[in-house]
Amino acid sequence: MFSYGRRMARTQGSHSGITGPKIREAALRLFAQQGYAAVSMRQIAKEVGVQAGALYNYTPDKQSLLFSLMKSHMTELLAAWDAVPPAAGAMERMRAFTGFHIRFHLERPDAVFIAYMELRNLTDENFAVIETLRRDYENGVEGILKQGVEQGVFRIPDTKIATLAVIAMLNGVNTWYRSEGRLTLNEVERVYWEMVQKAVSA
Amino acid sequence: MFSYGRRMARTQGSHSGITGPKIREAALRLFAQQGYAAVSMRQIAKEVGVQAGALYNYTPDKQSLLFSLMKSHMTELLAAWDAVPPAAGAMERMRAFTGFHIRFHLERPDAVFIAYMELRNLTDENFAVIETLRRDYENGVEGILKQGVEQGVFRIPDTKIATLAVIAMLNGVNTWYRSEGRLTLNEVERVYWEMVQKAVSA
DNA sequence: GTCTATACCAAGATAGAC
DNA sequence: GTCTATCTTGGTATAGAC
Repeated sequence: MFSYGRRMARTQGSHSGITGPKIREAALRLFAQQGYAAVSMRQIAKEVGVQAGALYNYTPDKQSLLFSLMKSHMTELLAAWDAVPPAAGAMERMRAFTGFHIRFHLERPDAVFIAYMELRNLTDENFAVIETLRRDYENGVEGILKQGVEQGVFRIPDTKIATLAVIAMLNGVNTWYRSEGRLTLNEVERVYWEMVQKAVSA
Repeated sequence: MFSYGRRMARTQGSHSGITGPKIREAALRLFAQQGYAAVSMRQIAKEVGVQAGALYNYTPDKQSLLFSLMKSHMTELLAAWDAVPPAAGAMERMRAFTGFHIRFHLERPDAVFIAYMELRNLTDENFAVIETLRRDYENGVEGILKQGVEQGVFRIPDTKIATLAVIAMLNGVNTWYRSEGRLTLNEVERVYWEMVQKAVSA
């Protein structure tokens, strides 16, 4: 039996250079499907095609991986909303928000699911960071509602509650929408905007 | 050193006769706080004040415990809504539903949290049972909306979506309401009813 | 009905070779 | 950068004594 030396039967990993992103993708999907606590590092490694030990070249521990995924999601959300050109009136701004929120969240159901479901699995320190980002987003929405009340186009007894109510309602889309389903994305947007608009209007 | 015999230093358990309910209460609280997968049988036992092995006198396994808690919650929800005297008109029925849903859910935040968050930790068989119960509840709400559309008091492009949107909005109350907070339960009910009413009205 | 003890397995994380 | 091997801890569930 001869040998090609160390080049043969190479089991030392692919060194592909994209292991980092692949780990994040696999973790995102698995955490969303089964929950953070139910997913093992070995399972993530298997999905990526490496051994469990190799994961620790990319994350110091499992908690940091979860936190990083959640933080990325929240900062992307804020950046994307910031990038939407602001309309003048509150009504039009609210309409833009409704459409933006639905589309952004439907495009990344796994990240959204994790961002809401795994808050309790964050350390206190990490939780505080995510909470601040979430609050920033909510404050942006409340600003629109307040503007609308001042302009007299909205009638809202409590803008903070209305903010949370609208966001909760829109988040519900992710639980039932399927792209092959009965309604197109535009129709979904229209139906929800009608409800939101009526709910907040004067 | 003398001894009182086997009556002394009794470590053989309390035999209190209420261990069963205590296990369910502890499991409900812990599952809600930390998630089903993150809670161990040892932890539940510790809360109850027994050893882990003793739990298996009350449940065949951890999965059955989760399922039993979720099923109890859903059947209680359906029974409680059935017990509400039905009003004549759709508008009044919807108002009764809004108040009922908010109050029922605020009274059992842990059970509600579990019912929504732990669906993915049920076996396929158990999941199907819970889903059917949830569907029954939703169909009751959709019935009201359909009646309102027929009577001309509601204008709703899609009663199924509106049902899910209303429920999602109302469920949001559980994420922020605190009894010591700024608003009384009656005020919360009023604020949400105003939004729901406007959202579905013609 | 509960205890103690344990079988059995899988988890997160690390060490050192390559 | 990844592998293999392993340390340590803690999980579910069961057996048999009391």
